[in-house]
Amino acid sequence: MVESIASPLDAVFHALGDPTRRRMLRDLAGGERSVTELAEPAAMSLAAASKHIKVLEAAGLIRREVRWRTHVCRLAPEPLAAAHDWLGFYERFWTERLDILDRLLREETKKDDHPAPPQPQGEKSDD
Amino acid sequence: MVESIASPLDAVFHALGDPTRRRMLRDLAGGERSVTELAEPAAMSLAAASKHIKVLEAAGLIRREVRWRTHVCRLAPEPLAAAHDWLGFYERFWTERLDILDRLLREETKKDDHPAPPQPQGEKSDD
DNA sequence: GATTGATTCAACCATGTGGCTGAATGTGCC
DNA sequence: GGCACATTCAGCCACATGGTTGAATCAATC
Repeated sequence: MVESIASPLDAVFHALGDPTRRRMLRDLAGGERSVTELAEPAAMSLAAASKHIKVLEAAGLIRREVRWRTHVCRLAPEPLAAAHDWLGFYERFWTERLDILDRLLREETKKDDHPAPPQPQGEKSDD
Repeated sequence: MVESIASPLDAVFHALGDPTRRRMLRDLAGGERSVTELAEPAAMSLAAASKHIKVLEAAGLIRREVRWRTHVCRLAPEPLAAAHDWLGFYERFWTERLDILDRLLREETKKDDHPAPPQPQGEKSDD
């Protein structure tokens, strides 16, 4: 009860830690899906899939709309943005490494006695 | 046995799902840390902290160098970059929403015929 | 060889997770 | 009312996780 001060990132990263749930998110990236449609490729009981969906829902990663008999789920990307931001804090660490590599390459190039090509450097990795 | 084809993202996201481990990564962003140093703010036994560190290590998020008696850990950002990239796939979904919001605000503005007040919108909780 | 110090190992325990099956729920249609 | 359908609920089980404590390891120093 006092534990409920847990960060929302706990739930988000935990939800993302399961391949079935990540696959469901990918599916939802293609548009709305019913529970049955999400469960179908998962080779597991509907009840098990339903649990996964509830985990995603609890993490705020999907929203559910009950249309007649079927529950239609759609992506709720905000928590993904939060997780993305959290990871972004560390971006400098991997770009730093690339910078070091880049510098090494430049020195190689300089040794070869011709100018280094212009390097765009703020480029987000982007896919 | 056949299950060992699990994605490395499983381990990475699972490792990130625990606040203690995320705090450790933050600490490591400040430079190398010994196991004791990483354990110290955690209010738990050294053995428990050691387990967390092994989880991070198994996910490839930290590297360990044994210097005399102390094990010195440092950040290994590559898996974070992979996770960041994975999340980046969904970036269009949250930017899309912002675009829609932006369009709505513009239309509001046009209707009101005076500029919309600046909206503070992204209060990050941080973690 | 014994000591110190940092860390891990080995039980052990409580709780959480992920799967199953079978029953229950809710909601239109016949 | 009863049926069909989509989904969840309630148990149950195996195993993973996260914590504990106490013993073990390993390397330099006294």
